[in-house]
Amino acid sequence: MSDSPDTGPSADSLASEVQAAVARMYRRARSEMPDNELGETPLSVLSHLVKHGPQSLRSLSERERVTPPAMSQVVNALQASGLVTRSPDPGDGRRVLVAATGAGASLWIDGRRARDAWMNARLAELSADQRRAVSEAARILRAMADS
Amino acid sequence: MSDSPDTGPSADSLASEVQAAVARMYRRARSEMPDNELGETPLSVLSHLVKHGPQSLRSLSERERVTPPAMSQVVNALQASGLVTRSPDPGDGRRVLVAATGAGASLWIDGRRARDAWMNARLAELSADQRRAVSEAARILRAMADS
DNA sequence: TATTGTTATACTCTATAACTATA
DNA sequence: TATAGTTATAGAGTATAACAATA
Repeated sequence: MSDSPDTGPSADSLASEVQAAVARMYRRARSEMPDNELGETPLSVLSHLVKHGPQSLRSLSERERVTPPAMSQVVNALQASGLVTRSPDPGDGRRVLVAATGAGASLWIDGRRARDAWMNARLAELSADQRRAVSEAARILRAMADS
Repeated sequence: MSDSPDTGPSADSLASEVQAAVARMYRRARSEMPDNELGETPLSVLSHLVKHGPQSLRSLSERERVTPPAMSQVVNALQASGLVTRSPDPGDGRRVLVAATGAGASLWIDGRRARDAWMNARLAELSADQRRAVSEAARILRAMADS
């Protein structure tokens, strides 16, 4: 909304601007998402499982910063859709290992393409310098979020 | 991670990285938020009203990219908490003007400080160059989200 | 006892559909 | 007819509290 001066904000207002930008982009991305698409958290979980292999429910909940019951429900939904499986951990009877199925991996690949279509179009309109800034910021924000 | 060379990543992977960073940061910010704090959308609405004065419900719903019924409910909650008022638009009987109350403005100011505490601490750990990249990216992403 | 996970319950935010009131 | 807003209803995602099973 153009209340962002080019002169560079103070660190204090920077936090607000980052918060606002993240929240607005999160909702915009959601509104641009194809209808039959997964939500942000299920998709993030599926993505992690595809990339890093089976994980315990606990580690997933910590990684996504939601409570174990919330993650259990997310996994329930993914399981009901045939995208992941739950199996007992052979070495620890308390644990459950969640793993992506073939269908889950396929949906993740196809879904990501559809999901990214809108943002790719916008990123393509940026200058090389702007893309570099966004790329660097994405890495920084990701590290901050995961720290 | 860190498959983002300074030479510039492919536009395709950049979209995924931005999506992931935004989604993770959104949830992290939420998990760091004080308990008695407003959610992202109510806070964004309140912020907009404080900064830009009374708005119709329609314009708020378009701005936040939620449906009018969803915005109506958000305003209901804010109104029930005494943070905003609804008044009829003098010039158009169909319209409702939503305005922040004094309590709403105060809560926004105090709440933002609390909300930003975590992110300010993280931003303070960055180098000047990194902060610059984050600042520029915040403006770019904000413009993308609002476009 | 500590850890892992689930069930039960409730709250917030969101959507679509159907409706009222005003222009 | 078209626009602004509400009510009704449903679904996703989240939380806390209480519980069971395993270490």
